[in-house]
Amino acid sequence: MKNGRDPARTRSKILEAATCEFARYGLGGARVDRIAARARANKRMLYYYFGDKEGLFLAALEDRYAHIRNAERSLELEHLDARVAVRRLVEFTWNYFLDHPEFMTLLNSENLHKGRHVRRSRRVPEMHSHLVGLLRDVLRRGEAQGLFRKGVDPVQLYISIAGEGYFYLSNRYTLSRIFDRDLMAPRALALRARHIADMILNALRR
Amino acid sequence: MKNGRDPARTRSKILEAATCEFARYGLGGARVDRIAARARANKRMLYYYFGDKEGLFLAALEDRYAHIRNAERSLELEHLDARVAVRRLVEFTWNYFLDHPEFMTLLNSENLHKGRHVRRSRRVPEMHSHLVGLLRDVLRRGEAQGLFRKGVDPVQLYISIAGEGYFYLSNRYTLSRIFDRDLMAPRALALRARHIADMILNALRR
Amino acid sequence: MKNGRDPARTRSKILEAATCEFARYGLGGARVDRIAARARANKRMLYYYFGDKEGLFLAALEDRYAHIRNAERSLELEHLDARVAVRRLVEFTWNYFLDHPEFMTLLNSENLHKGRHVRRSRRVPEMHSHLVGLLRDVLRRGEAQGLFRKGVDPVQLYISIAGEGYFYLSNRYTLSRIFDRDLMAPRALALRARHIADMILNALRR
Amino acid sequence: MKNGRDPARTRSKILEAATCEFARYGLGGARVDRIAARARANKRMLYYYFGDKEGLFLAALEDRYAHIRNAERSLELEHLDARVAVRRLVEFTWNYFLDHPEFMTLLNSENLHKGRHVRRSRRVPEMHSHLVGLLRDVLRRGEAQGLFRKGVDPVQLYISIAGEGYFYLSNRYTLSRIFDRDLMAPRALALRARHIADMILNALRR
DNA sequence: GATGAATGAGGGTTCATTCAT
DNA sequence: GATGAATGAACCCTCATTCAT
Repeated sequence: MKNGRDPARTRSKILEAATCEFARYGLGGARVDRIAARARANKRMLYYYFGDKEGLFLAALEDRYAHIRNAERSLELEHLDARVAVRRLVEFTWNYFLDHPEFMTLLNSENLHKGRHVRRSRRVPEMHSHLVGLLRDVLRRGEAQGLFRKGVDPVQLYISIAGEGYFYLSNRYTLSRIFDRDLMAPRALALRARHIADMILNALRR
Repeated sequence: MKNGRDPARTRSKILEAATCEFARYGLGGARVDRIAARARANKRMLYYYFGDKEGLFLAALEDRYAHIRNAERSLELEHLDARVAVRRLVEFTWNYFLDHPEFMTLLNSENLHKGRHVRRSRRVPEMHSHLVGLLRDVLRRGEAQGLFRKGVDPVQLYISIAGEGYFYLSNRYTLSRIFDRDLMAPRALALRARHIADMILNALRR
Repeated sequence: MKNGRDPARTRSKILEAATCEFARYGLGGARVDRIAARARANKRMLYYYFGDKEGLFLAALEDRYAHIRNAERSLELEHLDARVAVRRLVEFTWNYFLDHPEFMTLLNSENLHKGRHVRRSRRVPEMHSHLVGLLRDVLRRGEAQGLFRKGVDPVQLYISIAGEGYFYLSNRYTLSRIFDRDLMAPRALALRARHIADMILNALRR
Repeated sequence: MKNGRDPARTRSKILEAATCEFARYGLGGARVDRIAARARANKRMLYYYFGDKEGLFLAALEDRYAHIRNAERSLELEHLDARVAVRRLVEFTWNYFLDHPEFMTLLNSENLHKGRHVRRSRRVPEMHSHLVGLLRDVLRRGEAQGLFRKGVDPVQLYISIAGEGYFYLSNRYTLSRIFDRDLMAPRALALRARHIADMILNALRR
C-alpha cells in the first residue's frame, strides 16, 4: 500500500502525528519512528518536509500557536462589553487548555529548551501582535466605564488568565496527588472554571 | 584521589547532581553519565543508592517537595493576620519559584509522565496535609473579620497563587518571545510580583 | 525556470558536477544529491544518462583520462629532440597534476576500489596504446645519440615521471604536516618542478 | 562468550580491525559495524576508547606512521656508507609499501580529507623530526666523498624515493589496466625494485 | 526529457544498565 | 562501597534509488 501522491496530505499527517507524539513524550522523549508510523509515512519524508526532528517540533509548535490564536480571534472580543469580553476570554482560555492539553506540554517542552525553537520563528511573534492590542482596548473600555481598576497591564492580565488554568491543568497529576483530590473529575473542573472567573473578575473590580 | 568513603556524602552529591540534570533536561533528556560525572561518582553508585534512573528522579522530586514545604512552614502563617498571611504566602511562592526554577521543570517532567513517580511515593502526600489546613484556617479568619469573601476553597486559592507565578516563570521563554518583552528583567519581575499580590488580594476582597 | 531542453548540455553539466564531487569526496563519500544540485539537474536525469552512481563515476574517469591524454598528445613529442622531449613530458606531467588535482583523487578512488570500473571500460586502454610507443621511441632515439643509458623501460620511466609529481601533490597535506613545510607555497612548487626535472634527466644519463 | 576483561587487548584489537577496514574502504566507506565485528568487540567500546570514527581513524594513522618510522630507524643508516645508505632506504621504502599497502590507502584517505586528522595530531610531526636530519647527513657525506651531486634537498629526495614506489603500488590497478601489464607479477615487482634503485642512485651521481 | 515525492536499508552514535574485580 | 570495562537495543538521520506524473 504505497502512500498515494498527495504531498499536502502527507505533510499534514506527519505534522499531526508529530504534535501528538511531542505532546505525549516531550521533544526529547519523542521518537521519530513512532511519528512516521503513526502518520503512515516513510520516515524519510519527515526529513524531506521538515528538515529534522527540531524543525518538525517548531512546525508543530507554530501550528498550535496559530490554532489557539485563530480560535481566540473568533471570539470577537472587540465588539463586546468589557466585563463580558473578559469573562468570555477567561472561559475560552480555560476550555482551550482543557480541550487541548497537547498545547501545554508542547509549551513546557519548548521552555525546557529555553525557547530555542520559537526564537528562530518569525511566524510566532507575528501571531501575537493582535492579542495585546485587543486586551488593552478591553481594559481601557472597562476603566472608562468605571468598572475596572486602573493600571492593569494587558500582558500581565493575560498571563494571569492563562496561568489560572494552565497550572491547574498542566500539573493535574502532581496536584491531584498532593491534595488528594481528583482534579479532573467533572465536578472539580466546573468548580475550577467558576473559581477562575470569580478570581479574575473580582481582581479587576475597582 | 578516589571519592573518600563517605556514603552519605556520595549519596547526597548524586542527588544534587541529579536534581540539576533533571531540571535542565527533563527526565527523558537527562543523562545518567552526566549525573555521575557531575557528582564525581561512579555510575554504578547511582544504581546502588537509587535503583535506577526513575528511582533517582523520584528521590529528587521528593527532596524538592520537602524543601519548599519546609520553607513554607517557616513562614508561620498561623500566627499572622489573615491579609498579611495571604500576602506573605503570595510573595513567598513567587520568590520560591523565581529562586528555584529547577522545581518547576521537575514538576513539568513529572506531569509529562502523568505523575507516575509521585503516585508511588508515600512521603509526598504526607508533606502536604498541613498546607491545606493552614490555608483553610487563614481564609476562615479573613472571612470572620469581614475582609475576605466567603466560599473560597483553600486548594483552589493555593493553585491560583502558585499558578500566577508558575505560568509566568515556567513559560518565560515563550512568553518573552510572543509578547516581545524580557520577562526576566529586574523591573519586569518586580512588576509581576506586585501584579500578583494585587490580583490575589483584590480577588479575595468581599 | 526549468533546465532548458538541451540534452547534451544537461549531460555534460552532470558529468562536470560529478567529477567535482567525486574528486572532492571520493566515490564512497560523493553524494548523488549534491551532484544533481550542483548540476542544477533533476536527480532522475543522472540515472537516465549514466545508469547509476558507479556508471557516472566511470564516465567521469574516462572523461578525465581522455583529457590528459589529449593534452599530452598536443606536446608532439615525436618531433622533438630526445632530451627536450623528456623534459617537456616531465614538465607537462607535473603541471597537469598541479592544475588538475581532481584527476589524482579520481585515480585514488578507483584504485581503492581495485580498478573495478576501469576494468569494465573499453575506452580507457585504447587511449593509452599511443603513449607507450611514443615514449619507447624517444628513449630509443636518446640511446642512439649516446645520451641515455640503455635498458630503460618506457612504462617504468613514465611511472617514475608521474610518480615524482603525484606523490608530492596527492599527499601534500600529510607531507606538509610531517615535514613541517608548506609544500604548496609557490617557491616550494618551483623547487619541486626543478628537482623532478633534475632527477629524471640525471637518472637517464649514460 | 563475553570478551574477557583485557582492556589493552580490546583496544588493540579494535585498532587493528579499524586499520584493516579503513585501508580497504577508506574513511568514508569504512563501516563501524564491520570494525566492531572483526574486532569481536561491542560497537560501543569503539567509542569508549576512541571517541568516534574519526578519532579511530587518527589513531590508526598515528599507529601506522609510528610503525614505518620505527622500522626505518632500525635500518641504522647513520652508520652506513652514503651510497649503501641510500640504496638501503630505497629498498626498504619499496618493500614497506609493498608489504603494507594499507598504509598507502590510509594516507590517500587522509589526503582526500585534506589532512584534517593529522593536523590535529601532536604525535605525528614528532615522529618525523629524526628522518630529515638523518637523510641530510647521508647526503652531506656522499657529497663530501665526491659521490653525490650538490644541492639535493633531503625532503625532496625522500619524496622522490617514496614517490617512485608509491605511485606504482598505490595505482597498480589503473596502471595495470592502462599499460595492459600485471604490475604485481613477481617479475614485474623485481624489475620495478631494480628500476627505482637505478633511477635514484643515478640521479644522485655527480 | 524532466520533475517532486516516495522508499527501505543501513549509517554513526548514544542510551541505561550490568559485569568482574 | 567503589571502580572501569562491557553490553545490546535503539536513537536520529542519510543513503542511492525508483515511482507516478
